[in-house]
Amino acid sequence: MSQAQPSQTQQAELAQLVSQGLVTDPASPKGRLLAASAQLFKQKGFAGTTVRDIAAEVGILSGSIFHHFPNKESILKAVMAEAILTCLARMESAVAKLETTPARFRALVRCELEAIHGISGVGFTLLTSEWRCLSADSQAEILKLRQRYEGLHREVLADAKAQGWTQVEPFLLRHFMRGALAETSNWFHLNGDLSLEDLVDQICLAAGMRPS
Amino acid sequence: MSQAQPSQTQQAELAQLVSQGLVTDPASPKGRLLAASAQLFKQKGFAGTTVRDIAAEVGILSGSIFHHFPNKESILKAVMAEAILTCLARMESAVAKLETTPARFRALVRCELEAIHGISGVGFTLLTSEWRCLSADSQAEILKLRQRYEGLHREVLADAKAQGWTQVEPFLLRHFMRGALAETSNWFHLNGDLSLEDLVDQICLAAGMRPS
Amino acid sequence: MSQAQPSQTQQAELAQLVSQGLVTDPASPKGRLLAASAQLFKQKGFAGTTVRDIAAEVGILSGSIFHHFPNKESILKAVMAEAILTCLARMESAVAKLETTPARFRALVRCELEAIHGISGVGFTLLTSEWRCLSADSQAEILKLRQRYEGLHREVLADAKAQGWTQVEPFLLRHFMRGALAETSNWFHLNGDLSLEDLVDQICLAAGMRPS
Amino acid sequence: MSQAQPSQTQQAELAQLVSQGLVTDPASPKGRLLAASAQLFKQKGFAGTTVRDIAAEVGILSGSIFHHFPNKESILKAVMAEAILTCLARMESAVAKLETTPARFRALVRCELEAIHGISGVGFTLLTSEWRCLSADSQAEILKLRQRYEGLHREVLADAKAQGWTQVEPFLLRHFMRGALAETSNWFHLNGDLSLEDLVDQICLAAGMRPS
DNA sequence: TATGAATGAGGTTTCATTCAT
DNA sequence: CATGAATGAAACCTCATTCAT
Repeated sequence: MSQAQPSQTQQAELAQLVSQGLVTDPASPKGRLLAASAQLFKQKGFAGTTVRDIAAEVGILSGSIFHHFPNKESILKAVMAEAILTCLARMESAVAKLETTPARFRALVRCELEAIHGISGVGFTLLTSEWRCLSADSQAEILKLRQRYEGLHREVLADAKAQGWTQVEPFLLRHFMRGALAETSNWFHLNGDLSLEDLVDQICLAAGMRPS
Repeated sequence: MSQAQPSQTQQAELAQLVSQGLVTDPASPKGRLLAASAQLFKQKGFAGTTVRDIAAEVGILSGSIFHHFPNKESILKAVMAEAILTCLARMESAVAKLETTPARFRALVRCELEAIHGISGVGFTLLTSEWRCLSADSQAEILKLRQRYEGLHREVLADAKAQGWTQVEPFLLRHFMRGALAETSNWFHLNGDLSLEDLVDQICLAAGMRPS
Repeated sequence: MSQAQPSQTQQAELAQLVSQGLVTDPASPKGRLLAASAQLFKQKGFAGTTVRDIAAEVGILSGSIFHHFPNKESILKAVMAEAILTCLARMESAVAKLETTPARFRALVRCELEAIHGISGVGFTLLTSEWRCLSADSQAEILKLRQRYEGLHREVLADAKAQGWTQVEPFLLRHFMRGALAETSNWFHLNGDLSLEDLVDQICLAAGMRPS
Repeated sequence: MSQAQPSQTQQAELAQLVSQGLVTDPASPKGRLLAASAQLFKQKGFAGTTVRDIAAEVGILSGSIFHHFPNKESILKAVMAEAILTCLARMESAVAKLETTPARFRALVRCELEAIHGISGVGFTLLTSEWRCLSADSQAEILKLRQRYEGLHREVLADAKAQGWTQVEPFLLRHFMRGALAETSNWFHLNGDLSLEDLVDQICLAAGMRPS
């Protein structure tokens, strides 16, 4: 279960998010609880994970969890929210630094893959796999964050279409990409034969979006 | 929840599978149980569906379920197995009838989308979404069926690469496609603005595999 | 599970009981059901044996059992009643043939051990081990049979005391003997190193009741 | 259901076992659970006792039982283990204090009868009556304890034979005694006409082991 | 803040029994 | 007589949650 180490840049970004109160300090009790929960939810599913499992993982007793979260579902919501916020911050800063559409596309793909594969938090995959475990209210809350995130993708894909990089409608292409990227969590492994960098290249290639 | 009506051809194919004992007659008690279970598992997840829910849906009492299946998990396994077998039969017959690689590719995409969107059974999406709810033994059993199914895809994609339709490695391309197709269950709706036929076209377009 | 074969005499006695309607013909469907039930009740206990177990053993389906018996408990009652009646008949005929008290005592011990160890029916042990599984009404019914049976023992033991074979009160001695004999079902095996005849001798020896 | 009060000596011995961690403090929640379970198992049998029965007896809800024991069977196992350990401790201390074989024999009989009749715990009878309700693994565990216990008996009986108190083989005599003693639970009652002390005398008399 | 015993609703599963065929 | 699908009550057990300490 070796997680790729976040780079210095990423740590700095994370520290900033923490200081803004958007993300919980991963060293705090609450932060360790979130990390452990995300890990377990990914392995066994939300419904398949008990609060006792989580408590055991973090070294406390199950009752103590409810000092940090009002109920189990709120843990999932927090994991999801932080996963989006972390990823979003990185995507926005990446897009801001780049100019060409293919480069931006590539950066977005990279950020999303990094999020999916657990660089700075493993919670991103849960957004799709455990979506239905959220109550309607929580879904609405998270959806707002997701929309900011999806908006960024759409903008870049719209540019791509306008500039002739693809013929597929942005909203369709985004759906295809989302599915293809999410699925990587089922077969791609960091530290495997294929590097993350290579994977990003192949995805850009398959999408017809290759930097000249 | 209006399901698209299976065409006459599809009904004939299904009847054949039933007569071969590969698939349960959907009119039989067991068949209705499977259909109801698949529906509920898709809506609320395997863990989120109780056997009482299933029994209520099919109009029997919860205890009666266990005349047909030894336990809840075996229902999921049966749903998955039948979903694969049904789809596989249709894919094999489609590929056998067609000659060119793009036409075959298109046929496979169409079959898989039909399976995902519940034409002749709703169970196909569960293969990914509820995979981890299967015990290790059941996973191994289903995996054997899945491999026959994935093999067919790989063959066609290998032809596509050899014939210059794509530059992406077949196994990668298949992963991307699987993800993109599976994700359609979250946003595409039969009877919506976009027809299934159009969706197939757009996917072929995005994959660079367009029949001349 | 080789059962000792009943001797010719025993078979004749059994046939007589059958013809009197006191015992079910072991070759009849009902008789095979009783034999199978007794076997299973002994192995797994009454509560631990399901009617499906019994049906499977006898090669029918569970529902069919209720053509022969109104409910599960009535099977146990029948097994017990027949076990007592069979044993009682043999004891009475043995006592009638013998004159001296030690010989009679020995015959009773022998009959009881034969009953316990499944010569002509395995049901005898159930009388103690599964007694509490009987409803109050059934217990009362069986108790009447048991009393005839216990009466025979007490008579002989009373003679033994009167004739100076033992100093222990008949009712106490009978309790001790019953326990010791019942316990043999947990350790003594026909066809083992110790023969049944030897076992009878040792018990008479331990009870101080040795024929000169 | 009036239980004989344990004497001061017995209470001291029990306290020692508790402090050694071999036996659960009968005043603790777990201890009360064990006592109630033993009582009910004896009355209605293991299979005939529900966890709700036990919970009701001790004044908690059924779910709460599973904080103390992982499942119902483990309660039975614990009851049995503690019954053996308690009895064993008393037997060992009694044998250590006495010198002659008949005196030792008498002490063992007394200890076993006290255990059977619920002085300091009612669980002893369950060892035989509910033995088969234990899983194979649990049986093996308990068997180890039982062997220490039976070993003590065999030693004393071997001395008895060597010293001419009896002609019966120790292993046979022990089987007879075990059965006779166990059976007392079906007919002998503390506070009845016959005192426990008298019962012990009669048993020694019947076994030919009477102190001069 | 942490503990751990207790809650209580609800889960899956078992099983004796019924009854139309 | 036998079948086998269905019943329905009740079994064991799980688990998120509470709360006195």
